[in-house]
Amino acid sequence: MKKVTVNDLAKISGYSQPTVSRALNDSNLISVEVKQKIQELAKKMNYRPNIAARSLAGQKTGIIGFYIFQMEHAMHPTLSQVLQGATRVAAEEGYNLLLVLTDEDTNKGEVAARNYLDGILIPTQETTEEEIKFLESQNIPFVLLNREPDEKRYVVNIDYEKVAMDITEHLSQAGHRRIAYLSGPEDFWINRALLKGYRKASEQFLGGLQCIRFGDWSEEEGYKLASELLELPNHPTAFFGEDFLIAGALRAIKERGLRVPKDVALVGINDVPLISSLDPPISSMRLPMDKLGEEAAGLLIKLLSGKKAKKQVLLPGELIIRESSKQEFQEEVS
Amino acid sequence: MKKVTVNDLAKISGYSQPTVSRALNDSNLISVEVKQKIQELAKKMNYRPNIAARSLAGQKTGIIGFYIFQMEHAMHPTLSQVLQGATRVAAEEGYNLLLVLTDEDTNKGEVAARNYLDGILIPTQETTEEEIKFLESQNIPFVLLNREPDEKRYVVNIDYEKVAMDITEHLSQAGHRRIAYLSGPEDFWINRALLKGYRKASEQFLGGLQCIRFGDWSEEEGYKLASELLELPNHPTAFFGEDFLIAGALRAIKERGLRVPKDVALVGINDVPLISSLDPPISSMRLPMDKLGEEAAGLLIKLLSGKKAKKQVLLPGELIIRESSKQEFQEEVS
DNA sequence: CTGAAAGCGCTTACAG
DNA sequence: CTGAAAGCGCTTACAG
Repeated sequence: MKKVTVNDLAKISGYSQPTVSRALNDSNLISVEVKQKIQELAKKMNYRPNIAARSLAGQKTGIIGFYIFQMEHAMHPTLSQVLQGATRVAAEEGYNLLLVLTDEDTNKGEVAARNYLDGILIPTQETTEEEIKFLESQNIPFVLLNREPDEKRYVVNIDYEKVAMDITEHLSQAGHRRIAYLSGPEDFWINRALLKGYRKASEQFLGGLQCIRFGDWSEEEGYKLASELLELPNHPTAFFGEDFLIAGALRAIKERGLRVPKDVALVGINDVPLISSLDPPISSMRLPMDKLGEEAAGLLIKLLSGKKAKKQVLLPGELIIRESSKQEFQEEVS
Repeated sequence: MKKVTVNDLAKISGYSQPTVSRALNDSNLISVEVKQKIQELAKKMNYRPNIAARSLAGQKTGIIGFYIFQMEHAMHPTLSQVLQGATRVAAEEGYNLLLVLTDEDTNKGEVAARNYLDGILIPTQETTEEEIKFLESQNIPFVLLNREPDEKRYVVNIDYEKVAMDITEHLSQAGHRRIAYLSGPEDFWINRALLKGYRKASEQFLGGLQCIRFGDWSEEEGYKLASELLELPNHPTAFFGEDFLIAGALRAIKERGLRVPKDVALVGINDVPLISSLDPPISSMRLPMDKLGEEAAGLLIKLLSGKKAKKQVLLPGELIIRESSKQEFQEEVS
């Protein structure tokens, strides 16, 4: 089963190679009838363009790069949702996603050129400004995900600031005055945005009181941070942060014989699987990660087609309230 | 910043294009000194091969397809680990992974040809025999993951049969006689393998007693299935199955006022995040999904390089014993 | 061991 | 609107 080429199509249709090429690319430098005829023939003969050739000849490859930072640990469950959403939209538009593993040593721009990507999705927090500048200098279109908003760039974000505000408000309305925020590393925009929202809401609802601890995203870290905080004389009566951290906090709380939500309330972020199966079920902010991927891919593809597009996109989360923060909180006077 | 080409290298070094090409490709049809000289020059000039050109001329793209079945729900957490492992090994060997979204309507072989994949990784249970036959007819190398072993094909599997046997043995040794298995859909090889192991172990340790329920993989389903079983006069005293199913079973058990592990023991499969944070922490079989991806990618790349490789690979799981199955079980006589 | 020649499949100026 | 020509950067027979 020999591969069908443009040349074959040309011979059979009786038109020249350029004409066939134009028909295939839906050019408007060709009459509608001829275009249709050739397209039908291509379909009938099961023609598939050779991406390498097309790319060499100076065109598009139909391949979008998806940067993945090389991590020791497994991909965050969240990333695979982004990937899923992006892949779906890309597939609809005739694009495919190429996974590009990167690490500190890799100049991603080089990688990009080398792999003939039409455009790039950058969901990794670790990509440095320098690398992004490189992509810009190479004129490779890219879209940033969950990164510092920037008027000059395309960036699609979850509205983390509002996420933190909503959670803080929710907890303060339940009667909590001392709400602790367990944060991931501050050098990620996500966490800076959450922090900002938490600060704002604290000003508004708690008179500025704040209690923040930084760590990574592990259950162990959550356990450690919460344990420390619970030792304080006037320890927080509510914690929020990423789900895994909060799962750790739950363990610390139970270990001390405190009850959730009666003594301490808990709210997670991400609504990962099983967070609702903990005892008690943990309230959590559900984030539209698949939507994030869809929006980003859609935006990038718009750019690739030369269309105008909104530069900044902001997606809202949705607070799922469960046992861990349901109850009206009443400070016990001891 | 003009790209350096083989031609540039040829002009500067004074050698011909083919000679440069040979040096770059580490051919042995070239003297060692010349090779070295050219390689140094290439490095100095920061030469990067144009993959498109190389692919056009040499028929290879360096791209491996990774099939993903289009699902409504998010990717199983497990899949992203496979992906992670495969991507890592591929990157090491100079390959990249292209995500190929497939659904019932897509002829995957066509997709493959269309994207000029050097080879394909097939981790989806849904890919039909017909489609695989198509790939074979096209001479596209592929590796199957977690599929029915087949002497004639390359397949890398977790040893699910042993997984189920080990769990059953573990529970029976703890004193359980009525062990229920909550299974996913039987048309997946994974589940047939688990079933087989469960049956074997039941013969061996329980005198053939068996209790099986089929469902999907959701928490709700686990809750439903376990609830039904718990209504039986002599209900099972132990359940095992995929983590989410078991999380649901836990809920059903608690709802009836039964205690884990005193009244009912629980063992999950996959050891997903947070399964150890349930109350009580759930024993689970940890499966080397990243390793699965690594092995599969490594195997495929071997094939692509024309090397011989073992056709069947079997990877063991590791049982992580936690509270939910730790205790010696004693049937209470009521 | 080295080089001249051809070609991979496609697109894009350039004429008409 | 259509076609003849050139070329993208590389590799691979084919000679020597």
